[in-house]
Amino acid sequence: MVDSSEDRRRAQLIDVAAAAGVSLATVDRVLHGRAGVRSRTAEQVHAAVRQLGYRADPAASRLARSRPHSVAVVLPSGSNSFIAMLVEQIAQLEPWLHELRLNAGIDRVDVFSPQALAQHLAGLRGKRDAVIVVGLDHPRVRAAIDDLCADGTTVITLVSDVPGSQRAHYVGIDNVAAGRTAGTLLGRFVGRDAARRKVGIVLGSHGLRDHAERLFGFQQVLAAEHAQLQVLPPLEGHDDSARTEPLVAALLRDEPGLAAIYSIGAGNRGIHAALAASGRSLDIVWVCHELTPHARTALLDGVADAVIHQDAGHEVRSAFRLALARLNKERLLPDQERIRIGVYLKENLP
Amino acid sequence: MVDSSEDRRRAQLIDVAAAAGVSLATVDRVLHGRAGVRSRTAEQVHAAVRQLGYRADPAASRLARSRPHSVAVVLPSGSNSFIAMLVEQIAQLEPWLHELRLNAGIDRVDVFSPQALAQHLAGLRGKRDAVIVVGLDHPRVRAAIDDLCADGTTVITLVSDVPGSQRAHYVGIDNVAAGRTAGTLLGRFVGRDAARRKVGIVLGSHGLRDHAERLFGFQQVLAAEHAQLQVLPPLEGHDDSARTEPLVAALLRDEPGLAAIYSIGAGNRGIHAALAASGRSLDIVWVCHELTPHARTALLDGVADAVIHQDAGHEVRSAFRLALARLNKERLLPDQERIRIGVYLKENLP
DNA sequence: TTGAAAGCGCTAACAT
DNA sequence: ATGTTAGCGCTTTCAA
Repeated sequence: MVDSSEDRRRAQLIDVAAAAGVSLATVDRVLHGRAGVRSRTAEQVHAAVRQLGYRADPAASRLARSRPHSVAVVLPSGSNSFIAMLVEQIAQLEPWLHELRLNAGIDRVDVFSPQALAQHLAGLRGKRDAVIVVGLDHPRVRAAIDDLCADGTTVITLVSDVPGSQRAHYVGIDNVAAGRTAGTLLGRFVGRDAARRKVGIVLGSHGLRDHAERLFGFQQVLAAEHAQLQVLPPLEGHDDSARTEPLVAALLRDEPGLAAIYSIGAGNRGIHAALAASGRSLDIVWVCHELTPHARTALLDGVADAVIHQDAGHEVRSAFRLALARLNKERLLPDQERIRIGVYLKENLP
Repeated sequence: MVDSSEDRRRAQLIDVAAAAGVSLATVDRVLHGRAGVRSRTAEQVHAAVRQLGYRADPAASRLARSRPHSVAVVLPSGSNSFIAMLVEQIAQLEPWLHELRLNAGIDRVDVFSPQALAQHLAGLRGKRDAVIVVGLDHPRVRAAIDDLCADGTTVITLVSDVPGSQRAHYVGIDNVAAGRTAGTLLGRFVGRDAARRKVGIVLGSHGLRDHAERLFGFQQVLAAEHAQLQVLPPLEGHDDSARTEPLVAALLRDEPGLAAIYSIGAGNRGIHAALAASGRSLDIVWVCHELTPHARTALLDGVADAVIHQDAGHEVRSAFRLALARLNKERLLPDQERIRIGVYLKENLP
């Protein structure tokens, strides 16, 4: 190595202090944005930090930190399998979070009430260092998030974004692209068979942003690349198997030439049941979302043909890492935080 | 909380020392397997560790460790795009590895010579704490790995395993399942079109274990579920575009009714060129492996229909985490280390 | 064979 | 407004 910077010792706090002509404590104050430092002094410190390329050693700062950071995870109440997977994953993270000096608590709030969610978020003001929340695209929720941010709380939306809000990050998939992926798979799996050309769609609600986006992407692809298929008007199953099953049963009854079903939200158990009852489960192409235990069974049985997935474990770990990076100015590996749109067939189940 | 264990302070080294009636240094010796401790004393320490459920705080031990662990990554030489992705990802990890007190060096060795690889591994004996190696399934290589393991070096195979060796972990995908996935996608994309039923296969070499496994899985699925398709004898392109292109050009010339191509290894640039030259690129279903820049272009152009992928970044991070966990007895999140078989279409490109 | 004690690079309480 | 200093929970040298 010719470049001597290769082995030059990384700058430490003490180097910054020396360069700025102040003590450790002052540097610490500046770095943590604590009050009681003349702005001119702060300037000098910042200059030294920049000049030396200083970054705190996470091992040292974690060891020295007395109180862990506290983060709230706000999840929809209800018994949705995917939410259950999130809860399960967070539980598994406990020892890891402890090592990172993070304290996580899970709150459950009614999803279908923007008001309840906004209220809950308002109650978190000043109580937590970071809030990870499954969003709901509604003005009240957006305002509540912005209040938290203004307060200095790091807010991260998970799985479902609140666009236009001040949240630091959105951790989740691009739902338009997910819908397009579903459309391509479904269209190609059905093929050019001229006899059967209708496609049914089931979603939770048009009001849910992620569902609407998936629908949009799906329709886009079908129109552009699979014009042989006719998309029927979407059915609203409210993410509930009991409500979804009769809808799909009726669909199967009324459309003897149905070629495929795309289910955008939850309630797949109901669809599975209706398909099984119809005796046509192996003839109809079915694409759904989220690799829940039920979806896995449906794939293995050949009833479902493909599952579009987002990795709940990856998402929660990523959300916590992003929170940590922001709270402690720690480094991130951007490649590690990219949430992928997973495609699962029977053959590549994890 | 009724359970008082919820907030009981985690055991620390000092607690273990007290429980075992020895000093910190002795506990440390036992935990790190250093010599100079009576076996009876060691027993007492182990008992105390078990009884208290002690685990070292990684932040503290990283901070205190004077010398970083040293790990060698042994990669095939040559200009394969996927290997280039591995190198690139390792380079990006540098600051992260530094924080974890890991020192990584990359060695390049000729892949097609088991002897060279075995020799290189032999030269690493006693020099590194861990070795991450893209394997080659050969007795000499296996023996070299076993020697390293016997020496106390942590060996991890990456991307291509050496089964039967003593390596601590294999980080990579299940290639039989990957081949099955390719088979299912290809078969369903081709559909039941009776006019075109032949499928061409290109692999690097029958001697490469991962290629052979993919081929096996692919043929399994085609035979079982797509009997309408006739699989032609595999062509050996030696993972080289220049050698692959004429083979595929000849295939296209000789088989006017070719329905699809499955390329198992590298050399996709050659296949792309041959397909483009034939003017049939949009009619022929093409499934390949590894989302390299070329494969991405091919997907976007509609020439490739699906890419089966393994995430190089995920794999190298995982390999380092596994090494670290073993060297420092650190905790793992098993879900995080599961390498998935990725499926990419034009629509869900990352 | 064992123990005492000095760090590692930060944070934060306590002084000034 | 700024500085001094005692830890944090380990590792590792040096002494006994």
